[in-house]
Amino acid sequence: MAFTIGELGKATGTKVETIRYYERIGLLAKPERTSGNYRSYGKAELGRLSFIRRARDLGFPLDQVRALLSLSDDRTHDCATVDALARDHLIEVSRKIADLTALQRELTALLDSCKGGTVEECRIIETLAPRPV
Amino acid sequence: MAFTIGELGKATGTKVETIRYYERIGLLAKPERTSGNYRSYGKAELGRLSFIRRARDLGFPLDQVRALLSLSDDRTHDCATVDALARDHLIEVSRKIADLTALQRELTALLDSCKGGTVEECRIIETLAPRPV
DNA sequence: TATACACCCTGTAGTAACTACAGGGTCAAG
DNA sequence: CTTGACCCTGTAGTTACTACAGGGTGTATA
Repeated sequence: MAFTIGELGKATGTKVETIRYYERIGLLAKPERTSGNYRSYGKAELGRLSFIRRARDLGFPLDQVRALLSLSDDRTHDCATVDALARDHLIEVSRKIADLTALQRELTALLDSCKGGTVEECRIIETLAPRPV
Repeated sequence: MAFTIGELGKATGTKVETIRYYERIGLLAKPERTSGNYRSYGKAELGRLSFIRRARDLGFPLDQVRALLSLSDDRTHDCATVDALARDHLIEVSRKIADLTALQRELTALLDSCKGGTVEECRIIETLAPRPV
């Protein structure tokens, strides 16, 4: 029923330091302490931390996670705000994919141009330096 | 022939603070100074900074940029090291694209499941929280 | 009972790659 | 001679952790 910080970490795939960090920045409430001053967690904290980790895995930055958490606390709130957050995030992710794909193409072209030899003849270096002085 | 830091920044699309930062970490050499203690740059520095920016645009981290720079200085060096750096970076980029694409799929599914209404019925929040306590 | 060992505590500093001040100095134009 | 744009140094902030240092706690074993 009660976990130590290490057990909570194992259960959620979170490092102990990360949990303490989340507490420090107010993402997790300060938990109860044992007589020996150990943090003691229950099921509620397990749920909350799972939520945070899942949102992080989906790439939401911490401030958006914070927003999602406070939205999820108000069960009667309109769902549209949540939807908008997720939608913005999706746009962001799609933009990153497009950027990286362009990069991938450029790097592939760069590598294709390399026929070995010395740096002097190297097209990669040449491409990077517009005017090899 | 001689640029101020601001002119160099404009010419390479780099912020003044970033140039000073590159100097601080030793990526750019300490430049000459004018009588009024202003940094003074020439064509060589312009080339070097352009190289750095181009490599950064291609997503190379600074330590790899540093490696590329020192490789490009030794014109007789074997090109294979450069090739390997670029190849590793391409693998890295491809991995990121795969990760983000998986994420995109998950987010799209999440958004598709949202039919509006209140947070209580919201599938997005539900999906994030495995057990809504 | 002693002691080894895994785990916990706080607090601080480090990571990448900048960015943003604060509090000043320099230079060209009007 | 003053205004304004630019430059200087040095420090601290950003994101999301991660890694100590220097200690305390709890349990299993000799």
